[in-house]
Amino acid sequence: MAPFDYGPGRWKNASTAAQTCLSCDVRSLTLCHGVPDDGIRRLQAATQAVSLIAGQPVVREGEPADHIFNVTSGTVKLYKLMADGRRQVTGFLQDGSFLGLSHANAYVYTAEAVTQVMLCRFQRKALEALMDEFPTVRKKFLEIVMDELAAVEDQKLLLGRKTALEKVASFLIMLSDRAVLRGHPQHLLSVPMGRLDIGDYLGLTIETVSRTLTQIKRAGAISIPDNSHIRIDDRAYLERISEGG
Amino acid sequence: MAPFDYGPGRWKNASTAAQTCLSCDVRSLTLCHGVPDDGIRRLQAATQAVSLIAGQPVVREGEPADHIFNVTSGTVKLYKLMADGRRQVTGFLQDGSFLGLSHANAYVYTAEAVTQVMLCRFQRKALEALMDEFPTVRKKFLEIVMDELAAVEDQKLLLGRKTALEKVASFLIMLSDRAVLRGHPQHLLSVPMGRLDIGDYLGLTIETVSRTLTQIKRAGAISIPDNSHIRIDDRAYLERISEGG
DNA sequence: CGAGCAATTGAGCATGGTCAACCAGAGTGG
DNA sequence: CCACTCTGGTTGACCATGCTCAATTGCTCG
Repeated sequence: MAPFDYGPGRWKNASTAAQTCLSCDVRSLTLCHGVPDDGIRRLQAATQAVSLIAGQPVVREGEPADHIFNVTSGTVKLYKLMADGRRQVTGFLQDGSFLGLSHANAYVYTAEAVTQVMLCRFQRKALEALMDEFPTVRKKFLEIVMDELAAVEDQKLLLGRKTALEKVASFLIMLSDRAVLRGHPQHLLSVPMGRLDIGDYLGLTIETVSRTLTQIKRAGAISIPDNSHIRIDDRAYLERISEGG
Repeated sequence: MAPFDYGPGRWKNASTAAQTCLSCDVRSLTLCHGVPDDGIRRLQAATQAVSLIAGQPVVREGEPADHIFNVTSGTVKLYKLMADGRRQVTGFLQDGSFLGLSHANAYVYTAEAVTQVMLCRFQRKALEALMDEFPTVRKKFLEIVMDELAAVEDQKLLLGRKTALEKVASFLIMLSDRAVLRGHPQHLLSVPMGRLDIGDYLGLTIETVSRTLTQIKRAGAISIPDNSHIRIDDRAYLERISEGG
């Protein structure tokens, strides 16, 4: 898959729901490692492929949490709203991430497509049945959720204690790490989300994000070819300031 | 158990490790619901009771995560440090909460006793073996971790988007909700942690916490009999401002 | 009664927010 | 084809929330 290609052309090869779900991460994530074909087939019967364009909601906070999603491609943002409109973006998900994992009966955040997005939608009951039948599936989920819980500690530190400069630098490092994880180049970042989303993720305003990016640019650590791409020219510098150096 | 009694007298009845672990939450949390006595016995062989006085560390960030703890009584704080000493307290745990749950090999936070604390210390390997043998244990853990992950979303909103006043009000409401959960009165709060810990939990300074508390006191919503107790006189007011009303 | 520590209060300041103007690129219609 | 508009981003001036530094209070424990 070519990097930075979130356009509509991406979907030419996606055809029927059944086909898509076979290629989704049920298998590739080793989620179903050791599950016999029979179990997979039953899960697939309770699974649909969902394709959304940018801006469309996946789930809404407070809705009954009847489905669990796996992002197959594209970027999804999660957020919570306050009554007066203040917003906290609590995460950006890319391919391989699950959303809607919950023990409670309602979703705790709204999820919305940032780019065109492809998702696998599992019926929660079916997934739970699969977990009951094949313990290795639940084991995998526990690992996933624990990893997420560990990652969240860093985000709390960022939100509670870092300066605007440190926040933005940390964000860029995170994007870079994720790009590497996906086999993309470390220094040329796709930034599909807008400045508003970035601000609401970092607990900053749009203006501060913009100012801070130009500050980092002027320091020579990044260049900004266009609004949705950032090139990292001095990663060490970003790493240093991201941890308060 | 009487509320607000975190003093040394609390421990007169705690004697040997074996006895304590029998009474710890392995059973009462229905963690081991359906596990035969044999399994329980094996887990207990890999379990110790730990008693700590205020200020002592439970685990340190970065240490190999060989143990998982269950808080039996007292309050534990979790925190992360930055190189220059800035600190984010990421949580306060009370009885029933687990700490050290991790899929990674190292603890992601430092845990420290806020009051005198009693813990059950499980060997992680033993607990994992138990989970492998009795799937209901893993199921319970998955539920616990998912609930925690849901709760964390609110904390991110608090840290990223709430004002000092809203943060402190939210904190008081949280303490109140926890008190109720433990069967304590809703309006008389035990506040075992100091202002510094509260500040580092809310992403504020000690001075702002203090000022904000007196502000709320002057508004007539709370009274502060002493530094470690707060009486809520107008819960509705606190709830209103905690969500930005 | 005095030492030590945590919390409170005050005065001034800085980081980041607010409000407003400006700019650049994409899409639309005359 | 070019002006017009719409949207998202940047920049600037000013302001406010919460931080820093410092003095003071109050409690606990010798």
